[in-house]
Amino acid sequence: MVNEEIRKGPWTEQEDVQLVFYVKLFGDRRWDFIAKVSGLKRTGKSCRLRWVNYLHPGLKHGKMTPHEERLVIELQSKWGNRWSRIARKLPGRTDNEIKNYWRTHMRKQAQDRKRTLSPSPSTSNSSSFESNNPPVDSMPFMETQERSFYDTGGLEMLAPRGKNTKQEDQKEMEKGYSLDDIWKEISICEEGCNLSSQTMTSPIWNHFPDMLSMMEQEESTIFVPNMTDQFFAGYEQFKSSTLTAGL
DNA sequence: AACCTATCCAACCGCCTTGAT
DNA sequence: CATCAAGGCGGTTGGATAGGT
Repeated sequence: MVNEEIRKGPWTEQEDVQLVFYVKLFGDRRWDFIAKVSGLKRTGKSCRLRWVNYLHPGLKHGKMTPHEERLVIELQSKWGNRWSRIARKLPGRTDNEIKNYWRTHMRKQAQDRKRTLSPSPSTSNSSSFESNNPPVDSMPFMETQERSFYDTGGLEMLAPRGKNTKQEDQKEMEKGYSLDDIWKEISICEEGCNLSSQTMTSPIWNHFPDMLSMMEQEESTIFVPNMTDQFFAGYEQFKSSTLTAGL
């Protein structure tokens, strides 16, 4: 393999936009492929991580609600550090986020509690929660499927799943130019590119049935849709318009 | 105002699992 | 069945920032 310089470190806004575009185009499964065709000098792994932890449209950003905090505590005591599993029970939260939260908040609290209470080795650190709260599995908003919420429907995603986190996007507006804006840009691009707005659940192959076989043949001679230029034109246009509008 | 410490969180690393060949 | 590549996951790190002295 030709090991061209692989970019590391923080993602730029343009990289984000690029990644979102290509994930929307190809689904969120073939990360190595996306890394290649997008022209991002990132590994597939890195792309996936960025998508899953930051760019996914269903993500909540911001403080955990008390309810979520309680869940994290309860589930952690129940399952241990199975962060991805715990994350599936908190729609809009990622394993990374929960993991970070646990580390900073809960361990400290646990330590404090240990210090203040006399240590009693037979009691678990979560007994109070378990006695005061209903079992996690009976929580009303629980996801029942074990599929992670941030699956967006790559080629393998056959049935559309209900998105229940859309309402969270409003919060993003407070943060200036952010994920939500990126998603708007995608929509703009789609209009310009005649892509359906449901590309995420109905992959690009519906619109370009020949593309898949084309790609199978030409994975080495990477197919890069020239709509990227158009996309970035729309992106720049949108960005300047939102900035002048005082967003 | 300057420095120090604590906290937050994005990103990377390495191991394990899974699926394709 | 064995091998390999890619994806998934948990642990860890390091930079940015907020808060305290």
